[in-house]
Amino acid sequence: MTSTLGFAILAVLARGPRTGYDLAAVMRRPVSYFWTAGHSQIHTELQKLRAARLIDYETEHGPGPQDKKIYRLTDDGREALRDWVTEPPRERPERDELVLKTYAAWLAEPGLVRRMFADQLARHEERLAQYERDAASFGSPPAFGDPGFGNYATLRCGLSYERHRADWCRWMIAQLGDGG
Amino acid sequence: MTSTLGFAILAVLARGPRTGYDLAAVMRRPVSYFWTAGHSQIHTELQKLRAARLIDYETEHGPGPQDKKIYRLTDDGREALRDWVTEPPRERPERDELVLKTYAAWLAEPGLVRRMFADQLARHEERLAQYERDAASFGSPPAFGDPGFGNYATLRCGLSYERHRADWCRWMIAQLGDGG
DNA sequence: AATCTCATGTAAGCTGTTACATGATTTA
DNA sequence: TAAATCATGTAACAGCTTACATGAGATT
Repeated sequence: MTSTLGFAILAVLARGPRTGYDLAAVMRRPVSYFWTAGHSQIHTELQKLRAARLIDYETEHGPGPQDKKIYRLTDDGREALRDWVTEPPRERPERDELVLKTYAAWLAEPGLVRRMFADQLARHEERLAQYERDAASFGSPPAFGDPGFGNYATLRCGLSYERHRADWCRWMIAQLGDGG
Repeated sequence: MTSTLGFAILAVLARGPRTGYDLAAVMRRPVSYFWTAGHSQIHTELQKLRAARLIDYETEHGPGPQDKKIYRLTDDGREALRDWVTEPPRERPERDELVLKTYAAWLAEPGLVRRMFADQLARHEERLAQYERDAASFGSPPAFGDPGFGNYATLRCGLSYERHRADWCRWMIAQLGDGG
């Protein structure tokens, strides 16, 4: 059974062939704003995907000790990806350390809690600014059927998420007053 | 080093002593709306927390083959929890299968994608309704310093999150039109 | 000469899920 | 008497992170 990571890789390869190194570079920052993977994870998964005949590769020489492998989707891979896309996602429980800390925040000094939230807020505002720059680089929204639709729709989710997060941080900071 | 799960358990025990079974019942549905754990995870973690002297227990007899153990925070445990609360959360990458699917949705039939999102929307609306009932059960917002503040603040986050999610689902459905 | 980028992989460890295993007391 | 609840644990596996390991070619 192909893992979600496997489908994440297939989703990237569906847009064009890449080396493992290249995939790792792309997936270091979240693909679709909500999925990351490290290079070691990717190389082992590529071997599994190949064993399942969902991808294949061509070799080119250099640089480095091993040959360079350029991976691409097989027809089976494309079909598997298309089928997976519309299957309901298996819901794994949300885990959020900041919210958990908030649950126990009543034990701590308000000033320290406020500082932590101010810090988090800054991060969210930074990401939001980045996402807004990303959004500005889209002219008109891409149509469904265009790969760009995926980028656009996931960016929208990222924007909405960061706004929700930033709003909540601001609310928390307001609750904590200006003492401390 | 105590894991986040460990602190999640400490956060629950900070509100009163409990058995492992009892903890498992509480943590089956997300504590703070954003942290769950299964009973097998909890029992092994309780042993680690005890070895680190962050909790201790009293035994009572029955029911079952082993004695019942009632766990509670030690002073060290309370201190460790208080310190942890205001440390910046280590950011683990967001992973969201639905958003990843969206990234590859351009390959699939719009009608099937729309059905999936309608399904997800229904789940979010259900949770939202539940959270709103939870919110109604609070009279006036608890003050910081009261354990109830943790419940209230995390519920606020849950509400905001579900609204963001539901909004995005609705936007996606609108993008997909009403064709089949 | 040193460092950075490209390029591949393996291994150890931690976290979390699912399944296995036992058994007394209470309720239907 | 059958099933649900209370109560404890272990084991196997899957997924992710971090560290280990190598080395050519290009740049500074």
